Amino acid sequence: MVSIKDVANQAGVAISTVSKVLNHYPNVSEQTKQKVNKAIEELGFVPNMAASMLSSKQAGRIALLINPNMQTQAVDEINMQYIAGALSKAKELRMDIITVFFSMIRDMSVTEITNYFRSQNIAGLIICGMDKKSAMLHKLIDAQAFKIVVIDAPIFNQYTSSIWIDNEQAQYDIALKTATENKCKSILYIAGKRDSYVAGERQKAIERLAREKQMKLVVKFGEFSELAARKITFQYAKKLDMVACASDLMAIGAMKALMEMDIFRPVCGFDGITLMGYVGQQMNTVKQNFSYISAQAVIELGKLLSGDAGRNIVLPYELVRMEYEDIIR
Amino acid sequence: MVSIKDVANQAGVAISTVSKVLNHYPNVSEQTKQKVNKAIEELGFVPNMAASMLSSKQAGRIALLINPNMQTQAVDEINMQYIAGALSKAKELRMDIITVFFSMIRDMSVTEITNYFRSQNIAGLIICGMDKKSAMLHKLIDAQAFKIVVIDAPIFNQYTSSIWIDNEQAQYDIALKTATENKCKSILYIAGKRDSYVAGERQKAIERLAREKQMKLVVKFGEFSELAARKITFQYAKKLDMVACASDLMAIGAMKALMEMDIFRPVCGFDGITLMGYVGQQMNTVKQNFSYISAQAVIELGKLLSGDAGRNIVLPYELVRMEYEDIIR
DNA sequence: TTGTATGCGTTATCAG
DNA sequence: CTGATAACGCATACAA
Repeated sequence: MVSIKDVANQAGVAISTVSKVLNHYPNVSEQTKQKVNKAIEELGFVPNMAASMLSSKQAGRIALLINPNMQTQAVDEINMQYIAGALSKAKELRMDIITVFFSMIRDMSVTEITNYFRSQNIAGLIICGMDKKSAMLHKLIDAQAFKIVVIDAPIFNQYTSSIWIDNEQAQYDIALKTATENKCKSILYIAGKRDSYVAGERQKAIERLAREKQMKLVVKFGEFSELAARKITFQYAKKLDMVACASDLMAIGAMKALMEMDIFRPVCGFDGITLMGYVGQQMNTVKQNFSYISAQAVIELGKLLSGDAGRNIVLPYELVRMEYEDIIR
Repeated sequence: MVSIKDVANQAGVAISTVSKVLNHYPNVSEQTKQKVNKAIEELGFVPNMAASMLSSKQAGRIALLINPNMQTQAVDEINMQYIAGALSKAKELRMDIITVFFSMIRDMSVTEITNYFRSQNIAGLIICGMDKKSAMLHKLIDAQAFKIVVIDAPIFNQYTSSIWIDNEQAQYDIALKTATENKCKSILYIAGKRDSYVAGERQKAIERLAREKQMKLVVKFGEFSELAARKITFQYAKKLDMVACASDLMAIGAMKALMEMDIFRPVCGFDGITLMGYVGQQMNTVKQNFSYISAQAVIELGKLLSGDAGRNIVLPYELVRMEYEDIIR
């Protein structure tokens, strides 16, 4: 393995000088910088991650926490986008990142988790898919032992930033759009899980809409489950004008149920997953750019790690209509 | 950070003794082992990954290479299963693993890749979704600089193992089953990409089947694309008894086309993805257990790293019929 | 069986 | 602006 020492020899300078060039220290003459970079090039030198971590205490790695079973198998798409966005942005910013699934840390205590991450030289976390119930994660955030970016939960403090879209406004917009297009007077709303932050925001929106537009509203909890949405639809949809759902998967369940009942009701979902195109009917939905979101999370975590204070970040969304022709290719 | 030194103090032994306990050296008395473990417990000590890597040169990390765009977005499911299986098995075996997407290393040379992995202390690779065309990966394997497990490609040498299912037999079985159930005399086969190893195996199978059973066979290349399969179906399906596809996604494209044409032809796919349940018709397919496969890959890589020679491993598959009721929940 | 000493490749602190 | 040199936490050959 070619080390910083070899580079120093080749360039005819001291080891510490090479290190300074590598880490973009200010006090290095342009000339030596050139020499060193030339040597690095010639030798194909790449700094050893383990050594720099051991030595510096400074730069640490980051961990991406993914919760695959949050909804169901069919939304792997969302998690893949989270992973893809975060990994490539991290590579671009030369940050070292590892992927961790919730299931791997589920039965660990906060202390165990903390020790585990410390032993892995992890300084920052990105949490995707956190719900109100996860006591361990809340404690972890409160402990402020790591810099953390939380996606889809409104939690921030000195060490923690929050990133999400305006779920309330988005749900309002898409439901209003769907209602207006179809002249609906009443809504069946299939809400998400009670312990989900985003589900709460979305539900608030539909209640505001019903109030403002004086529409009749029936709210049922679908738990983000396609099957539950299906059952709810069979039971309640007939007497109402439209079905608004807190997730695409539930929208799909609702639409399939409606097709079996052989009645038409406009349906809208939330998230913009590809699967939406497969049910045979167009549906309105809120499209989130998940890989962009996680990329932004990496950037934000970088800022936290370099000393910025935590904050709340709201990203844009898009209202779309998804159909089979859009997703096939 | 609590270090091995603290543990040594607490237990009243030397640093090296602690290290020996940690690494399960033989020559340690049961008594000191107890003392050390007690101290470790009390202090909540977890060994520092970076330090042990720097020091040992022995155990390295492993990288999981994922190719997300191999087919289309809709099969993120497969990659998620690969990731989930590998990560959790790695955690279980206390192996350190990172996830890498092809897109992040696409335009690097073999030397660059090698240096990059070396700098990250990576000793072994698991490659998911390799095709015949990827010159860089083939060179990487030939170079034998890393221990490698390749999924879905029949490549093995002293340092490289191959893992896949018997694609030839599986394709034969599922097509025969579908043909028998529906008394078909002729087949439209929509093959995969020409540069895919698995596609080649699957195509061989269908040719053998047609020969042995004296069935008429028309082979067209669908490139693993849903859209291509759709077009092929529109053009050729009418005159043939059934449509066999080299992937589920193409099977879905074919089935949707048949539904639009308003004719019935039995369709079979390959892989067993959840999406199969969404097209409204039952279809036969070959179900692969992707997370199991990647978990086995991790185990195999562990063996390679501890000196075993590379080999070819064939895992089992299952013939299933997928419908909406099976996947919803 | 246990302890001592050295080195792994960097970074960071100080002298020069 | 540049060069020695001491950490960083651990593994390991060697001495006891």
